[in-house]
Amino acid sequence: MSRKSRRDWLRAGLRRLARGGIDHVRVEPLAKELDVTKGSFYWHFTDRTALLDAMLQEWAEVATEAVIGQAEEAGAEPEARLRRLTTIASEGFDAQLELALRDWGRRDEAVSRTLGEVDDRRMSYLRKLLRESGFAAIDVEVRAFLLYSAVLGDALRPHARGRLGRKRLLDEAVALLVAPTGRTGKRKT
Amino acid sequence: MSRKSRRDWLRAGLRRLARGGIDHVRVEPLAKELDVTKGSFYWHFTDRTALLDAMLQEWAEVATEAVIGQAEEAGAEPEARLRRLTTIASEGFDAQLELALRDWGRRDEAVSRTLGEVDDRRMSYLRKLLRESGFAAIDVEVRAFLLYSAVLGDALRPHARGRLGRKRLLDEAVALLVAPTGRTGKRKT
DNA sequence: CTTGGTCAATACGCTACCGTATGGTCCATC
DNA sequence: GATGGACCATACGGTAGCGTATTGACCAAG
Repeated sequence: MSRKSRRDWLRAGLRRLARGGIDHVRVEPLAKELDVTKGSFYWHFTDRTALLDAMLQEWAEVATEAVIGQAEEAGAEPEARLRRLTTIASEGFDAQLELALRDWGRRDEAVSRTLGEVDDRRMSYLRKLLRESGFAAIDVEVRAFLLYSAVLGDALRPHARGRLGRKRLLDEAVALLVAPTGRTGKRKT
Repeated sequence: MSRKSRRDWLRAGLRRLARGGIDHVRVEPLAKELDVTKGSFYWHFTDRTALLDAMLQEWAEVATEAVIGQAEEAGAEPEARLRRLTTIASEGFDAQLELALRDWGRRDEAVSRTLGEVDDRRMSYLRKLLRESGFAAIDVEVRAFLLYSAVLGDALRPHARGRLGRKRLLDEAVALLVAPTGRTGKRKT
């Protein structure tokens, strides 16, 4: 077929990472998928490892800003931005890729580190929004953690069934965490 | 070395799954680890697939009761049982194994199904405890989801740094979800 | 002490990849 | 229209793992 750029290989690699995990990112199958031979690959990359490194870096650069940037579009109100998170979670970012990255990170310390950095930046942003919403110090920590966990937890349970739909459940969860005052949910006691 | 039982292979397989993911559960490396040859393996199992199936089933049987059973030990009070979850999360169950299972499930529909079943049983238990604590219907759903997500989210962020420690953060999160009334955390409006 | 059952070692062929080496094609430039 | 660089195909040797077939060690029962 046509010629492939370094970027083509990269995106194909990330696709495969999301689908099958890092162990399924192999050069020959990748080549077949792109309708070229590995001759092309080894011109663009020295190594399979080089591809993996590039993939990680590529993701790290995109991942942080993607989430934060989309939240900013929701308006200036921190509450609105926080609520926007549920939409982002279901569309704006590739949950499968996130999970695959995290699984990869369990085996590769370097991956784990950059993953931690991305998490930190995202969490910092969440904390900022929560502070602006008027939560006290400890609550900011806890709610940021819970918000982030909710988004990841949602992705981790594809077979979830319940009376609430997935989207709805996530919406309610965020609502609870962002504005608990006024809807405690207790009926007795 | 000495003879290996079917169970030995199984446990070694699960260990390897937790460490390196399902793609690292291979019979020859496994044999080396157990100080035997694959001759042994192919006596106990017909196939690599047979081992994987057995591993999944083994986990499914143990996993549900393990978590619930430990919660029961905390006493009859649903609140106490709920709070006990944080301890369970950090000790009582193998978080790495859980994550590896979930990653495996992203690629294998059968795995995904049993994973979903286990999740359902655990969530049902959480919902039951939350109902007993007096939460209304929707809140039960949402809080159960958030509790479960918190435990998983904790495992997903090994590099988490914050002023609160990991254990402490999880404690606070559970506290927030189990008894939000009386500690809303808002300081202004 | 022989026999049968249980479990393991060894050897074999096969497939899927990796990485290298070498040559080929296309295209711009002179 | 020759040349050089960018890009790709092909062929090769090497490793890791799968599954099978065969043989062997050990032990209990007869």
